[in-house]
Amino acid sequence: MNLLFKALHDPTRRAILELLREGPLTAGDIAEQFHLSKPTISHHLDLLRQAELVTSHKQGLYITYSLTTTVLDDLLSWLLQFKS
Amino acid sequence: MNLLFKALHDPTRRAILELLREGPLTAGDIAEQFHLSKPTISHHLDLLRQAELVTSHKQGLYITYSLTTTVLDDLLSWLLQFKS
DNA sequence: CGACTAATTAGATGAATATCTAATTAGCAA
DNA sequence: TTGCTAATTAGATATTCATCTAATTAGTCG
Repeated sequence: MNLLFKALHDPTRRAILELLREGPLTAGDIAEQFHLSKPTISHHLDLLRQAELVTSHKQGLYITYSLTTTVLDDLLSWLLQFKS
Repeated sequence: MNLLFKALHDPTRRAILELLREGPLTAGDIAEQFHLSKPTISHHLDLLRQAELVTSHKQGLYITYSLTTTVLDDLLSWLLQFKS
């Protein structure tokens, strides 16, 4: 849960998740959408991966990132505990 | 949304929210539950208030903190956008 | 092999953050 | 008013974090 909240704390990382909602993208494609260097985006992707919010798949030169929403269920039930 | 995610990032603040789920508590009562100084807890309560996750009510010497769950609805709908 | 590309890792830096002690504010009551 | 208590504010510090440039890894193709 800690890694999850940590990952969601950063606005750039949340924006990456929203981007990936449309479908998988390569690291480069993601980096293009932001005014940040590729290493910075790489670092954000690493934290998202640690939180299990994305998975990565290497194919040749490219690494494709996809959304994983299963962890969000944990957050969802944590939240719902307050709404009752 | 940024203040909300920021507030939820810290484990102590999440623990405070879970405590308040049982009902309102004074700042001192909250501080007693943690191995942290009162000023530190005061600071955490301040951030929770900024995020509108709690409200405070002064009565004499004591300040009572209560949970506010309305902001969590925003988070809930942000989350649900990923589960569909 | 050698050149080129996608992406990450390494290392550095400035800003944000959690924490503490000391000082201050505010309320109550003798 | 004076003393006591609850809580916050002020100021300092160590750590975490987002970001950058430079260097490295790994894959493709002539």
